[in-house]
Amino acid sequence: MARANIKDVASLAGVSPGTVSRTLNGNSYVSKDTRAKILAAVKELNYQPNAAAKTLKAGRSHTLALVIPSIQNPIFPIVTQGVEDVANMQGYTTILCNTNEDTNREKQYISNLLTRSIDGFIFATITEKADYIYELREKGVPVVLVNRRNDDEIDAVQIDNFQATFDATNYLVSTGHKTIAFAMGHESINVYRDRREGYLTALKHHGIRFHPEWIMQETYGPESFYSLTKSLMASEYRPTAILAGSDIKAFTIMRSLHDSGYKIPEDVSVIGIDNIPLSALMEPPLSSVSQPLYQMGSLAAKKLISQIEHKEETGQLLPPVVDIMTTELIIRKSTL
Amino acid sequence: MARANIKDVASLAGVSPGTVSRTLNGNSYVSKDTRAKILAAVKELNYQPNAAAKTLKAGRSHTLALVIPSIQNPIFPIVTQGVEDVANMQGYTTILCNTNEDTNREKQYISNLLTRSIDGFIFATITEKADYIYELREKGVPVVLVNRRNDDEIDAVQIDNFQATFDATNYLVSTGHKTIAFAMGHESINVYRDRREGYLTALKHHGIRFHPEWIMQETYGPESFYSLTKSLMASEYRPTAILAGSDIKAFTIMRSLHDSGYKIPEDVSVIGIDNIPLSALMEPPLSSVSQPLYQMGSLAAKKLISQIEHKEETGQLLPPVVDIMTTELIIRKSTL
DNA sequence: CTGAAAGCGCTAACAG
DNA sequence: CTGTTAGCGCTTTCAG
Repeated sequence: MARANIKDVASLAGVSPGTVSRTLNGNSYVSKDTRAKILAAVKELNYQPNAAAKTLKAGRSHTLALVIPSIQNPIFPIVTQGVEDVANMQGYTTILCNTNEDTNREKQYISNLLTRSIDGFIFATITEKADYIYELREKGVPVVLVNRRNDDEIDAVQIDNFQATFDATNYLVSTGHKTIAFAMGHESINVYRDRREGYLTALKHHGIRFHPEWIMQETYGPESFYSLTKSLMASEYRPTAILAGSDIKAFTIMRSLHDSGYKIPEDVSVIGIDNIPLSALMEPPLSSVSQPLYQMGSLAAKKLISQIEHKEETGQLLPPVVDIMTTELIIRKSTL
Repeated sequence: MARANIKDVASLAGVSPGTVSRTLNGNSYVSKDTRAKILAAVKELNYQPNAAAKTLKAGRSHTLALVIPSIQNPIFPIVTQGVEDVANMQGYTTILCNTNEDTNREKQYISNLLTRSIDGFIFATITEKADYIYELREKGVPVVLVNRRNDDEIDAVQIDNFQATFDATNYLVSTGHKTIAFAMGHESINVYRDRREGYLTALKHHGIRFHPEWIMQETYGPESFYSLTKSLMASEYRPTAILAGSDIKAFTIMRSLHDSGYKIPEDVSVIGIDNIPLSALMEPPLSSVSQPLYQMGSLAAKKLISQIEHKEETGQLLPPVVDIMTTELIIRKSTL
């Protein structure tokens, strides 16, 4: 038996399709009687409006896109959950898009999604120089960025990445460390550049002479830190503490340290950034700068939906605002 | 500037919309000349067909739904990636649905998605007695199950959960263990019941007298194993090995063991199931029964798309087939 | 307060 | 080989 449509409801209730539409969407008055008849018919036929027809008519789909580099990076499921929870609550469906940091894939997604009358985008990816994102906003498409550099021309929610590593480095220094390495992600990602800057500045601040060898530069992925750590520890620049650009990097670094026979934190302290739940399960439990990932996701979704609905009403986007969320240094057992 | 539609293309190319549709969908012959003109116009206007209109007309959306309990459980991002990769490759978009094991939420998703002319569903959730899923299939909606009990009436891809724990337990016995505990997930989830059965059967097989105290029963989530482990280890039933129903459970168990001062594997061996990438980073690296999660996702997507396209052509679904993927026992350092 | 009719963008059937 | 037309299901004027 095929799905009932608005005509079926109308004829069962003995009214016209227009009236059914009006009662269901409630922007206009309908008499108590007909209203009741229609509701009964809706119930009887288990009628649910066809989304494609609505979308076609309205030019919007009550769907939003969340674009992330990889769902396999454990920070994104948390952000995703935040986005989804508020989206669902507000009657929106979320489409998840993995780009693997590939700009072309990202562009493809955008154009495909536009085709689907998507209502707006949240970009949690980190590539830069994405003119096409600015163009999107200029074309009037609601867009929110999560932890992505922007020049205040687009809504965004971020943490202060500089401050995060600045704090962590200060802590390390305050506990007596004078040789501190940093595990750096891809140079092309501004989040990591900011984090490096915070680290460097804190060092300078304390008059610690920086050695370029202290920076471990990721090459093919987080696993690259396994051998990077081994080499660094075997070199004359062996540090007494390592600040990792993310928790995942810290995990690999700890693995490498263990395998080389170093004790954490006695021989070397390790500290991460993100504070994903797994960090507390590591041995030793990882100290980390916490990022409110779930809240970042939910705030991003709220902002996006506000934009969407404001645009719906006024045809205009609201002026962009950038929200900076606070981080917190969580000290566990991996630091001395 | 609004998005170009098929009429714009038609008038720019000096032909009718029907002809444009035909060239673009290629089910009918079009002369070289007009074809070229149309393609040029498409390019010039950067025309992309409106998905909602197509969906409305065709009754299908080239979209599939992946229903999972929680994206925060690290096994699902991997399955998801598998699904997405093949879906994208074949021109389908994936909608991710988190149910938190909540049957009502699952039903809501289904009815909402049906409204959107979804082409098919992959259920990677584990609740049972889901008559509504069988009904879906009976109504002719393509459905594939991942690691979910079914009576061969629905396509599925699974591992042999019994065999997984049977093998792991045998291994433990073969290395000299005689007291082996099992960390059990929710009773309501057949995957865990099967795993428990494998464990129990292996024990019996070796003539080991089972103590009910050996079963640690999860209550409020994986974290419940923290205190469960503490109590068990403090009791007279302290085991020399613990088989965890999943890697995540194993992580919490290891944490608890460390905190109580036990050495792994010297004092107690631990073994997980899933073999997620993080397992290799644990200290000590976790031995685990590997599950081909990515492949399970990609196979599920392939099966679903076959069903969708077969239905498209013939109006019928293919007879269901259940695929059992193989597992492998990966021995690392958490077992002795 | 309600019905009729037009149209969102596309495809498929029917002519020609 | 190509144009015309109808209609997918819904909303929204416009009448009344």
